[in-house]
Parts: sequence; structure tokens; C-alpha cells
Amino acid sequence: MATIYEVSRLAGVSLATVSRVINNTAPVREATRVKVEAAMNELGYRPNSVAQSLASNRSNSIGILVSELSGPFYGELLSRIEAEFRAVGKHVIIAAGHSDAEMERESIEFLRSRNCDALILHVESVSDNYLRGLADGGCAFVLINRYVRAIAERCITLDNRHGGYLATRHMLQLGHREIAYVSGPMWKNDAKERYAGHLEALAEFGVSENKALFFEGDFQETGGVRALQHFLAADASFSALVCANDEMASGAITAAHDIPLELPDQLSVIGFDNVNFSHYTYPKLTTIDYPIAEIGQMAARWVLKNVYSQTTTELKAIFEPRVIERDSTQKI
Amino acid sequence: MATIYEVSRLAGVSLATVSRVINNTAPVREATRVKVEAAMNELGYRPNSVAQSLASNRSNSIGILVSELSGPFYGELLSRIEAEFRAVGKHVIIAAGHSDAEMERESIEFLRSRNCDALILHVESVSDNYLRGLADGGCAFVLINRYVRAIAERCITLDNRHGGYLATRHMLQLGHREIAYVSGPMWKNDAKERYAGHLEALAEFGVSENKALFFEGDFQETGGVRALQHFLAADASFSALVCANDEMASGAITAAHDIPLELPDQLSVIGFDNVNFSHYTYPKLTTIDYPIAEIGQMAARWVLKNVYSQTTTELKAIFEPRVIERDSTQKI
DNA sequence: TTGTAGGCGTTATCAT
DNA sequence: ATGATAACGCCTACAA
Repeated sequence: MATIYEVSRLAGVSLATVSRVINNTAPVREATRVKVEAAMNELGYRPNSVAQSLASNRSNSIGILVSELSGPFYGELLSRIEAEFRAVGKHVIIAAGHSDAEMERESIEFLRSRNCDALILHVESVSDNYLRGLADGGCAFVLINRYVRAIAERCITLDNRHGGYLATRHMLQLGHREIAYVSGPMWKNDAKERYAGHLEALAEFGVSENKALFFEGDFQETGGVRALQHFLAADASFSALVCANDEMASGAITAAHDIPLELPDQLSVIGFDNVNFSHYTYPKLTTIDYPIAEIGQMAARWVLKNVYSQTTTELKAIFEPRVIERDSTQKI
Repeated sequence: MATIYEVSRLAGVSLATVSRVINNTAPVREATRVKVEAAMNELGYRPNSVAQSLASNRSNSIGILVSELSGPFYGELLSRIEAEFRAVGKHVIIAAGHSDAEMERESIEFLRSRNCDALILHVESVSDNYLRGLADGGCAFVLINRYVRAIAERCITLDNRHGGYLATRHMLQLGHREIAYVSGPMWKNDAKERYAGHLEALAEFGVSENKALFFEGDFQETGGVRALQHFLAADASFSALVCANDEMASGAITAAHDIPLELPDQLSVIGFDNVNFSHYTYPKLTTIDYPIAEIGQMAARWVLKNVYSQTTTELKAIFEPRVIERDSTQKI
């Protein structure tokens, strides 16, 4: 690889001048600029970004930490973030935290040691305190899908509680009163909030909570299967099933087919997230839209604005979920 | 951030010694090692990886280029690759090529300028020649899901042709003779090969090719929908539908439900890839397994061996597909 | 076993 | 507008 020095020699200028035309960080006479550019082309010169980073203390790379790299949810998130940064010549370095506090912490250290200019974090196990400490330590990061009051200005979230409310209200408005609920792991914040929204809707319609109609799943497909089996085995009476995410809803639908149970005639099912396989189910899944791509875009813009001082469209911190009505729910 | 220099001063040794304990690249007396480590801890020292890269000409980062970041297929691939490298302290820089030659080329340049030690490429638009040139230019890379004879030793592939053969043979063995085929874009190599396998199976069973039962889709869900509608509108007679990937199979199944068509009684459907939503469909999709995670792992090991000189398990260049029989196919 | 000193390829601060 | 020249933080012969 040619270096800036060789370019400068070929162009007959100093290497400082070459640097100037690369970054146009200072005026350069048109004639010299042309000479330099010609030299760069001739040598096929590409600036060494590592050296640039060392000298400028900027790496032009952004670290992304998500729980998993697979799965429809994170795929869309990453996709949007990458596109957004790529458009401005920046790179993403990606790591997975696997919902484990130790791995999350270690991943963050990992990304920091790579001199990332900023981090976009989707973490669920690390403590609020840790995050506050990170912020105090001068680490530039933005938090996705989690709200921590002390660093509210760095949080981009979905109103999970309202989403949970909408899902259950949707069932209630269809006339259902016996509504079973399949939650995610209750130690996860979004699971807790979605459930709170569920209770809120029930209260609003004067339906009292029935512990027998609650099941704590794992946000996985199998959790949905087990949930349905559990309710059936317990001989619970319910006409609607609210699932805290689409994976579990899919599992429940699969299990229902195996009973068999006619959907949505004998049971209405609603999911949460609107991941892209949600319309592969049969019947097509009614769900709550989680605008994950937009949230990813917003996180990227937060970084562009706060770290790279670029002017962008206005930032938005809270996104609103909404019902996507398809075929898996029906009036009773 | 503390530098190696500060550590050396605090420990009362030269900075070369500190470097040695960091990389243990030369013997260091136990006593000094302890002193240095104590100093590092006290200062919370973390080596600056950018400076390390510049000095050592190693970035400890691997560039990954895939067509898309979203979608079940690439998610699993990335997930496995990241895990494999992460375990040995290396990180991945990820870019998307969007099946476009220009973007693929640019992405490769992008990753190279980041001084990646190696690239793992899943490209479909860039020419064989370009890749050969890249290899000649001394770029360390391994190619996934594509075979280029001139650089065969860098290719890790699935036997797509055999997979196509297995899918259609499965239908033939179930007694089907009128088999419609939904292909991917024929300019893509895997689509072409899967189709070749299809023809091979037909020939083996003495079934002649029927152009009316061929439809070129786009590897997307909508392609499957359009395919089924196309065949039906053309009044084609067929009892089985072979789709070149699971997305299109899902689309076809959805469309079949809308007709409605009883599955698998009135129509058997098989997909290809065995992506993780393939059992969300109803009936659960019979498909061809594409061991994408294993392929990702193998690519990572290729890099570990050929670039980082690590000893790993033996490398494997060609993976074999196999039929995953679920509920969407049935004897006629 | 340890220290010295010269690079790695840029950026950035001075002069000129 | 352009050119020297010091950083940037670390690695690595080469010496000691």
C-alpha cells in the first residue's frame, strides 16, 4: 500500500499538503490539489485508517452491542444502523452480549479498547449503576430499549407499557374477558413493563387479575408452547392469549394447531414486536408494532449529532407502539 | 487513558518490558512481571489497540461482508462468526453488500482500508475475475457460498446442486410427478445450481421438464406468493411445489391458505435453507438444511489457521445439504 | 532478563 | 498556501 509520503513525493509537495487535500482541512491551491489527486490515483493510494485514528484520536468506528446477532429483531436493528453510518463513511464493530451481565460488561470493555468513537448499547443485564458510571467516565454511548433516569438524555425507548396496554385492550375491545397472559422473563425490564400495561388495561375494563392466567415464559418459541400446554393442563378457561413477544405467540399457535384448536375461532392470539416472520404464521399474527429500524436509525443519529457534531433531523427519545391487526384475533 | 509509558514509570521499568508482559513475547522475570501488572491495575491501563495495530501491522479485526444484515440466514452466520472470533479476542467489522456489485466492491475497499487482517466474504455480484485479482493482490480472504476455481482453496460452499436434487427427489419419492419449481434470480449462482439439481432429479426419474411449471422468483416471500398465483392463473396442473428457499416457500404457503388450498393434502411444498422460522409456518415446512452456522464457523477457522497461524481442527470446504422432513409434504 | 531507539502512517502546530 | 516537525501509543530489532 502506498503511503501519504510516496504521494507527496510523486506530487512534489509536502506530506502536510497531501493531508490537507485528503481531509480538506485547509485551503489548497487548485493546481496543487489536482497534482496531488493525480498522484493519489496513480498510486492507488488509500489512507491508512489506523494511522489516521492514532493521530487524530478518532477511529470513525462505532461499537454496537446487542444481545444476539441472530433473530429477526436484532437483524433489522443492525441493518439500519450499519446503513446509516455507512452512508457517512463510518464503520460498525459489532458484539453480542447474550443477556449476560458479565459478557455485556466485557463486550463494552472490548469495544472501548477498540477506540470506538461511540457505542450503541442494547443491554439488559448490566446494572443501571454500571451504566451511570460509564457515562460519568466519559464514554460516549446511547442506550436502546432501556430507560435509566440518571442518563435519560441517552435513552431511546419504546413505550413498552403502553404496548402491553394496547395488546390487552385490543382483546378487551373484541369482547374477550378471560385473557391469559404469557410474559417474558420478569427480570427483564420490557417484560415487566409490558405486563404492567396488561394489568392497566384489565383494570380499565374492570376485569380482575387472575393469577391462574399468568405464565412466565422465556421470550422463545418454546416458551409459548409450554405456556399453552400449561394453561390447558390447568384447565384454565380463556378465550384470548396475549403474548409478550411474537416468538412465544408463534409457539402458542403451533401448539394450538397440535391440540387441535381452531384459530382464531376458539382462541385469539396477539403477539408483540411485529418481527418479520409474524405474518408467516397461520393465521397471520396480530401484534404490536415495535419500530425497531426507526429506533436504530435514531440511535445512529444521536451519535452523529452528539459525537460527530453533524446536524441531523431532530432526535426523538420515545417511540410509540401500535396495534397491527391481522388474522389471529377475532370478536368473541 | 493511561499509556504504556506511565505504566513503565510507575513500575520502574522500561516500556519495552511492559510491552513484553502485555504480549508475553519474551521472558520476563517473575518479580518484574508482578510489578508491572500491579502498575497496570493501579492505573486501569488498557492497551490502545489502534497504536498496537499501527506498530504491529495487525489489527486483530476481521471484516465480514454479507449481502444483508437482516434476515434469518445472515443472522446465524454472523452470530457464529462473531462468537468464534470473540473467543480469541478478535473482533468483527461488518458491512452489507446488498447484492450489488458496486456496493460489494466498495465494501471490500472499505474493510481493507480498515486494515482488517482478513475478510470473510459472502458476495454474489462481484465477478470471479475481481476476486481472483483480490487474491493476487495479497488480500487475505475466504469466500462463503461461492466457488471460484482459480481460488478454490479459499472457498467454503454448500453443494447447492445436490440440495436442489434432494428437494425434488424427495417429492418424486413421495410419488409426485407434476412438480412446479420456484427459482431464485437465475443470475445468482446458488439459484442456478439448485435448479440444475432439480432437473437432474427429474431426469433420473424420467420426468421431462415442463417450462410451464417454472417460475423465477426473487428469493423473497412475495416471490412465493406471485409464483403460486402465476401457476394457478395459468391453470397449470401440479401436486408439488419446490421452492428454492424458505422465504418463497412461506409466501407460497400463505398464498395457498388464501385460495384456500389444503396443505399438504392438495399441495406438497418444500423449501430450502431451513432458516429458523421455517417451523413457524403451518403446516411446518419440509426443507433442505443449509448448515449456515457451521459454514460460518469453518470460515472463521480458515482465518484462524491461514492468517493467525493457529492450529485448529481440520478444515472442510464443501458441506452437504440434507432433507428436513416436516409436515408440508405428503405422499400423493 | 532488560533497556534504547527507531519506526508504523497520519494529523496538527508551528513557522514561512 | 505550503513546509518542517513534533506528536499519537505501541512494537521490535539491537544492545547491554
